[in-house]
Amino acid sequence: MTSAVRTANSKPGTPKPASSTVLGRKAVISRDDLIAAVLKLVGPNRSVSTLSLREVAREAGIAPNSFYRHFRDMDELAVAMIDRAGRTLRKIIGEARHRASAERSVVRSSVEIFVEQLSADEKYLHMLLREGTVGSPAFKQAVERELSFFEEELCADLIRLAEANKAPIHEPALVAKAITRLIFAIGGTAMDLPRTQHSEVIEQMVTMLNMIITGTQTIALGKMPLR
Amino acid sequence: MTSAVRTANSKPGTPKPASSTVLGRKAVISRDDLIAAVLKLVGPNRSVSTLSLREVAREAGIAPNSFYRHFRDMDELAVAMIDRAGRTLRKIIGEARHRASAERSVVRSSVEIFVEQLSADEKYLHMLLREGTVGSPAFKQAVERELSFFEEELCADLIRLAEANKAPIHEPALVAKAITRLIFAIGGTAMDLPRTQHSEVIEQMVTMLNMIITGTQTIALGKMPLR
DNA sequence: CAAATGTCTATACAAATGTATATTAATGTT
DNA sequence: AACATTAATATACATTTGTATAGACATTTG
Repeated sequence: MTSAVRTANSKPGTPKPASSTVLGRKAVISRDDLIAAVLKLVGPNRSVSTLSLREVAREAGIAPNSFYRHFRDMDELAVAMIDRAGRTLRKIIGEARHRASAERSVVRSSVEIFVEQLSADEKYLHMLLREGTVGSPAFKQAVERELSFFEEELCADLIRLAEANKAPIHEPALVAKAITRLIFAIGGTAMDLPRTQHSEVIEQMVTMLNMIITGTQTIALGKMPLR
Repeated sequence: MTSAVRTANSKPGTPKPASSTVLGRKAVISRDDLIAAVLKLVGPNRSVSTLSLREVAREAGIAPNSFYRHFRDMDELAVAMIDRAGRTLRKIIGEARHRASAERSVVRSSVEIFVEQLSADEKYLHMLLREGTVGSPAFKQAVERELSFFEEELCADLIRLAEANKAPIHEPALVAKAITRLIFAIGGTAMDLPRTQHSEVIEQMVTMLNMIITGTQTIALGKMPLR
């Protein structure tokens, strides 16, 4: 976790390293176009790890070799996509969490937004949810990094909520990790389900999260039922 | 979940469909040898979805075409492996759960055995934990099937424990699902960690599971602390 | 305008892949 | 012993892959 973080930049807010377009031909295609091509190709039965460089170039409408102008190889592209996917999703969920408040609980509205994104046009979630445990070390690291961002934000939220509700929780960091991993795992399999079953998935997720939260609160109160 | 279950046999206890060796040459290589070859090739940076038929044949020491005597394609091999992986792991965990009892809690000893298996020689867990969300529909279905087996066994255990302890639990099936998915998700990422961190992973898992169990018990008692 | 420079394409090639066809080898049956 | 049947191999072929090399085009700078 300490040694090899060389591929992607650590800060989550740097879209381009440096477009050194000071001279030469105007770029007719951009990194974004290649990312878009991958998003078009990735689907329920197609993972990024099985995409070939040529395939992506074909979809993007460029010559295979032009690919190298933008990425060193498919792996670098994949990492860039994870970066973007994480940013995008965190923004969406963040907004949802913000506009939650009063009526619907934060848990429920967050879960709803999340599940909604499962069938969104942008298939960012696809990569983040499914391919996190396959691929190059750099790729897995990128996914892990994004997941930890989610965890951190969630952890902060949990602490804030605990103070607001005067309902302390036990080991908030662990709670955040459990919630994140659980939701992402179930989301990864739920993507294959028809949309008609999404409401059922939401109910399941909400119930699970309520169990975890209830549990951590109960433990924090020192009142564990039995054993 | 209902329509297409054609690739693998539903019953989890049929190793071979029918070795119709009534005539001809004695098979010098078996399905098991090919499976062993895959297990040798699969590793932290190599997923079964990236293995080629020729590669497996090479590792097994046979001509590429001989592969077809045993499997229609790599996908069928992968499904067969998931089958076996599930059976193997369920047996291991089942025994561990059985011999748990008294001293160490069922939760703790099961988790310990599970994490122990992460670094076992047999790399069955590799496939079951990581590649479940990538691959062909048949493959994903096979993984999903094994996971549901785990869930069912765990669910039965939970109900039994609840009755024994007079500590009822809320929605045991959902609890089983949450636990299974959570453990598998975290296990999938923990496989990359050095073994020195495994004890830490165990502690995290146990704490998480205690939260879930405490939560479902608290809810079952109708005493949710606040909301 | 011309030179320089970066973007893109064209062509090419070796390597690897899945599979078709044909052949050889070993086993069981008669 | 002769045959039938099956397992495994050998050879081959069309595709696809990643990438090397070289040239064409456009655009900025001098």
